[in-house]
Amino acid sequence: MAKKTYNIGVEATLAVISGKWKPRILCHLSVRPQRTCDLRHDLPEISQKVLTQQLRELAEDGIVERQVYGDKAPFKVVYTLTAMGRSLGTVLVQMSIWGEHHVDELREAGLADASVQNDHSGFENLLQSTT
Amino acid sequence: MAKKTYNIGVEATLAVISGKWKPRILCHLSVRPQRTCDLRHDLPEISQKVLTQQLRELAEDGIVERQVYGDKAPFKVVYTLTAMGRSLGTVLVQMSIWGEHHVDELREAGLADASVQNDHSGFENLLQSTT
DNA sequence: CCGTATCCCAGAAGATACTG
DNA sequence: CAGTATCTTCTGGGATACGG
Repeated sequence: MAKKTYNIGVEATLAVISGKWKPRILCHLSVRPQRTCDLRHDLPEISQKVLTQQLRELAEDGIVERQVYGDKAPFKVVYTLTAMGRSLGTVLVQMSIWGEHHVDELREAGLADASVQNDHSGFENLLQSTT
Repeated sequence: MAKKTYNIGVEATLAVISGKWKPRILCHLSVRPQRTCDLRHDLPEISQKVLTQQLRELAEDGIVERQVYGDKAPFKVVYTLTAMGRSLGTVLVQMSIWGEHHVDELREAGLADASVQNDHSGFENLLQSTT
């Protein structure tokens, strides 16, 4: 029962998606549900602890659902985007587009040396189901 | 010349707009250019230091422009959204809408006790000029 | 009026080791 | 396979005081 107060809507959205690994986690989940080990494979540099943390937070915010299969030792845990999570599609696509554009502008203007690596704006998968 | 690498576009956007006060600063600037003291008046709880910090970062990212009037002691400093800053309109409006909706959902579901206070989704001012 | 310089703290995130 | 428990590190932001 988090007692959070946000001044404007943007802050609430930021609270949900900002986290060092959350955008990339959401990107992978937007393709299909993923097991913990799948996510670790996609994000080799994340530690177990932080991965679990970020997923827990997303679950608390109602963005992902956690399902456990198996009753003993080797478990199988699958994370799936909820309807609320999928509804982030529009936002994430807009943010992807703007981000890529902005990075280009900065570089062209010589103001920075930033770049966007393997940008699969794969969030577009989410746009179908929203209607 | 920040040497930044982002994995996906969303991360670049987040880097620009996430900051404790940035969404609210952008909201005020979306109405009209503002002096430093105007912003301090609108955001009474921010300290001088942090206000300057956030504005500097926005300026480095090409989101706002800083203009100084006066050559001695009592200066007048005005911050204005650049074209790049105004181009955030779509993103910010989408984030506002989603954020307000999400907070409502959480409360209705009894999952949290969050709220959005004085939400002027005032970012809509930015949507005209984008074309 | 506007900004900088210090010092300080809380929270986010990393490393590592251990359990069911 | 997944997750928890510690301990450490680092960064964003706050408080305060000073300077052009």
